Amino acid sequence: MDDSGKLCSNVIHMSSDSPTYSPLYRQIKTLLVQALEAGEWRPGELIPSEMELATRFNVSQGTVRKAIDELAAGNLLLRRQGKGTFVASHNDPRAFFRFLRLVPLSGDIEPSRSVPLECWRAKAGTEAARVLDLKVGDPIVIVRRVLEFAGKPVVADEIYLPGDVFAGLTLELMKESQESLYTLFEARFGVRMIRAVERLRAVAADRSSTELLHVAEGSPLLSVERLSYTYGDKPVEWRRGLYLTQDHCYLNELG
Amino acid sequence: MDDSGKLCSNVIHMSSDSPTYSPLYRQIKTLLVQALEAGEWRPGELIPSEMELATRFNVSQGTVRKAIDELAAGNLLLRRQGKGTFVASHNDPRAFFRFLRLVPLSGDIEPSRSVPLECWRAKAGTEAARVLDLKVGDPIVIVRRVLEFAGKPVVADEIYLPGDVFAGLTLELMKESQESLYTLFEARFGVRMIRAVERLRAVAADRSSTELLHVAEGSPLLSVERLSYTYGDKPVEWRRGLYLTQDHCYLNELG
DNA sequence: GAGTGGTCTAGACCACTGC
DNA sequence: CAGTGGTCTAGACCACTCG
Repeated sequence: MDDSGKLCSNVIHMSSDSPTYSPLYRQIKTLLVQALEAGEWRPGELIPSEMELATRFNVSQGTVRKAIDELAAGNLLLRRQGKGTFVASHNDPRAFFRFLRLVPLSGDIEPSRSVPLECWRAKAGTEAARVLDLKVGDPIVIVRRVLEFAGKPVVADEIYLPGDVFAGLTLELMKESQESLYTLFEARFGVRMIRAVERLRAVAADRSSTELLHVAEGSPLLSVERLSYTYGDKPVEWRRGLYLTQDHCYLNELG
Repeated sequence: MDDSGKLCSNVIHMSSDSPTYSPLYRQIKTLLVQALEAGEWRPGELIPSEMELATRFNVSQGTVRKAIDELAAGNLLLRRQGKGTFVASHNDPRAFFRFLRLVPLSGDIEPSRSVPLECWRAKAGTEAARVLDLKVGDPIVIVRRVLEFAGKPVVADEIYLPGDVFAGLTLELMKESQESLYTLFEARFGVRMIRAVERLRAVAADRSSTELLHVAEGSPLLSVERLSYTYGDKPVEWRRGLYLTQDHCYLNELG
């Protein structure tokens, strides 16, 4: 029992009838999430082995294992046999299509390209404040960009971000980086998107989208409103995308 | 080692270097799925306890537990502490919204009602045969129905089913049953939908949908094409729905 | 109280990776 | 070869449900 630095093991072996009972492995899970949140290990990095964590938290390896199992199931961690357990990253190709469900109607994978158009600062209105859990008037960043597939514009996005977290975000930064937006966010701002909720509707194309997507006014477009969360279920991105579903569709697996 | 009736334990404790190596708990999992497929336990029923299955398969309780864990994660089984493990059923309210992602834009849960319109038999064309894994000319059943929320039509569905499996399906049967279609399917035809893949697009309303959904021709509608699978990844339902997203939206969680 | 699933442990061995 | 995660076991005890 050393508690040598870092997060010490405030783990409790409780027995029954406590109103706040939580199994050991869940406490370990919480401690691990806190460590991730605190940046003890960055995305892509290797975390300590199960045995090391077991001694650190003063539990058996099996208990650590169960905690890691759940985190891996939630895509927070990534296990690789023989190598170790890593912090999940949007850089990983396996994680890329988790948040972009658009696929060509017929045919194979197409190269995609993000084209940033604008990036400016503003103050949060009532709606932005509500969904991003800010106060009205708090600084926000607004980004507009287009996503191209095979050279053709398919998605027009408008993205709202909390200004304090993304203080240094500029149009140039997005233009320079060839990676996905989420990769940029996690590499430059330490913000990793964990999960998101999307609301889909069919809408008619308005003026601005007709120009960006080269379609007639009134054409049906798929409106995708997304709220993304980072560690601790904190909302950190609100975006609205208009998807042209002439040659693509939104693919969804119901499990 | 008794092998008393039913599926006997052809489980192999393999050691390394076999080209077809599969861990014990996966073999157990396969055996359990086969038992489900064979109808040894029907939806909603209690399956034997972990200890019973362990002796039956000649493995430890922990190994059975891991197999059941995965089946429960895949929504094939449902664990209930203190009671036992049950075969998942679409009758369970917890499973109801797994396949219907439509929610009111603002406001609370609305009562929904399925209104069957037509039900007729036909021969599979090339497309129906392809997606349902049938031969061209095989019998199929086609159903048209409308889904109402709060008394207003919101979804117009066209459903294609393999004719041999759903031989006794009639319009009257659907009108009589107050349950969901999938509940009817599993109760009357022993077909349980396990998972599905949906393809979403925005389209313009055509003549027939304008009548059913009371919208102007050309209005944007959400087209949802769904292919549903039962045990063994066998496709057993193809449906195309047109969703009116004036007051509702399709909700999707990205994990 | 008996029976179920849920947690936790300790130890053995296997499969994979990289030095 | 050593170190990692992955599997399997056996046993103890806890939490929940029901008769």
